Amino acid sequence: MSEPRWLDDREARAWRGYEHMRGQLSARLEHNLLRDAGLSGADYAVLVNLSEAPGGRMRAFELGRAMHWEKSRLSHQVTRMARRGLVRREVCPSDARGSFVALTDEGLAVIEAAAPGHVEDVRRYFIDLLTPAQLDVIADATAAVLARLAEEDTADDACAS
Amino acid sequence: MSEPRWLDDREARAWRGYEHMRGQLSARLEHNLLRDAGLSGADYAVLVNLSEAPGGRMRAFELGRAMHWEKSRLSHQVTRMARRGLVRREVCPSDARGSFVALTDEGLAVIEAAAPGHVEDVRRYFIDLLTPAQLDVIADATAAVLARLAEEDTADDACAS
DNA sequence: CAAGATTGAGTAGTCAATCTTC
DNA sequence: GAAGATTGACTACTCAATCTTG
Repeated sequence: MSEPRWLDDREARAWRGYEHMRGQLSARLEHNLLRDAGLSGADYAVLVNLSEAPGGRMRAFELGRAMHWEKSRLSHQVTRMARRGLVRREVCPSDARGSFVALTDEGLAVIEAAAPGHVEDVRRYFIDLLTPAQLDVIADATAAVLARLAEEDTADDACAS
Repeated sequence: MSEPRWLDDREARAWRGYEHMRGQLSARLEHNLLRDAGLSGADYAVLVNLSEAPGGRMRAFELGRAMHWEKSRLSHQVTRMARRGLVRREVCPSDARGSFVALTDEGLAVIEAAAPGHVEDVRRYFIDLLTPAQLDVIADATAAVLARLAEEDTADDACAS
């Protein structure tokens, strides 16, 4: 066993800053979203995905894959949102195991009302504070991290088979 | 009401990348932490803060402030961790309203066992994928966002008074 | 048996109400 | 009344078990 390499000053500044921001920023955005539109961040993500899909409907597993959610999380979430009238479950004609999740008229109205305010918040607390160069670095960095995470997922799948 | 400015390509790439990474990365780190050390991310944060404090003990409100947690969240968390023997509540002699949270011997052993593996994960999925220049940009960017969030907190306080 | 999906149990976080002490 | 802290109710996420269809 080799000694673990602890983080040096530069690394710690980036990591602690990121961890700190992550908690604070999402708390603020979710709080505002709930206060202004009655939606959780999870509600918002589902509605955005559905509203961008053709016909306002997606296969449940596609929706889950798009958000990288566990299937049980999606199922619970859809149950709660259906109870509130934001989405509707529909049967899948081509595969009887599957199901569709569809945006209702009310769900569409809610996301259209919520989106402008949320985007303003994203600008206010993130985008407008950063230069174009910083935005590009962040995009590249997140892509690198996501690529590593994706690699390991496929590696795990390979081991399991 | 002016038209909301939606995000352009560069902005959307950074924001969606960040949001995507946020969910994936914390899920992976928390999953590994729980699997390898039996700790949630919240457990880990509490233990790290206590272990860095003189005497392994902090006033509850200081601990909450350090992590930017709501006081009720900290209280619930300490209750759960005390039940598991990781921390101990202690009375505060100088202010009878307050309380201390102290690391137990077991809590110290657990965090010392967990930290090396967690740091390795942080390197594996984040630090080692980024250049020093990228780390500096991220540190600056997170600092700018946190500064804006802090501004608004103090502004809210001013309004309330 | 694998894929798509649901359910229930257990754990975590938020909000509002409350309690005690300053 | 405000500060420090706790509690209970409610909502949300995870994991394991289950069910049905391919």
